[in-house]
Amino acid sequence: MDKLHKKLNDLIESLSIEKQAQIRVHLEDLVSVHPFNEYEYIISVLLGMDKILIDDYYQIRDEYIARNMYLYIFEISAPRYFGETWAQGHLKELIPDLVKPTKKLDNDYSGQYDFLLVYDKKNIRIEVKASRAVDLDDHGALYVKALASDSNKNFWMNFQQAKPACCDVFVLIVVWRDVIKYWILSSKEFEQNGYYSKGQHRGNVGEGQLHITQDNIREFDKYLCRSDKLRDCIVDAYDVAQ
DNA sequence: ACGGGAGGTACTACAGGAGC
DNA sequence: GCTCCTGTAGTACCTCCCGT
Repeated sequence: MDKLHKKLNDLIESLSIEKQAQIRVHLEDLVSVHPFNEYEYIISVLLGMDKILIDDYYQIRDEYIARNMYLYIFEISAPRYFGETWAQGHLKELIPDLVKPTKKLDNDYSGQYDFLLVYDKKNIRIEVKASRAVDLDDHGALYVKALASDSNKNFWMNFQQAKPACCDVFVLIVVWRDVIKYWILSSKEFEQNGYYSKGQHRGNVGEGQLHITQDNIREFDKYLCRSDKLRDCIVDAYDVAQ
């Protein structure tokens, strides 16, 4: 929102003093009800004053959408829907080979991991964890706190209730408002990571959380994987751990 | 069809350690 | 002793899914 806000503010400031005052007065008392809002108002006024043309409006709109391609993901308010339905569905679209485990495929299966990837007659057990980058110092709604990947604001991602003993490979999906990144770690790398803390839920043994902040996120660059190489990265992480 | 348990992430209280 | 910071251990909230 910051860039759009600045762009519109710059446009207002390039108007005559009288016109600027006119807009500011209205903005102070502006009453908004969805879908009408401050941004719709400013853009409409700028168009009406011939400060911008319709093509300028399209450009502003397109640039905003490109910067906020994944903002809708922050509007998912139910944690479970985000983690299970969205994240797993998203990964399945990227790797069609993934299969939902069943007792028939893995006799020991009882919901302890999310996907199986059958590779070279081996069953790779995959756990999917997802988190969204939000402003740690803001206490508003998720979609208001959503951060862009180039933001320098404080954030905290907590990959929780991870059970390294129950899977072979972790796929961590990290969502910013403009980009989605993927980290692939073997369960060993996950468990031995310095930021992994053991214990959660009444001392549930073997269950922990991984804390990622702006201070340590660069250390996970080595686990980054392109969206079209995820299958290969999973196989590599599995092989290395064997 | 429905109720309740399971399970996902978001969020927070609090303990303990470091620095002053 | 006080304050701040960090990590742990939960609770909150909500949806899915299984058993009846």
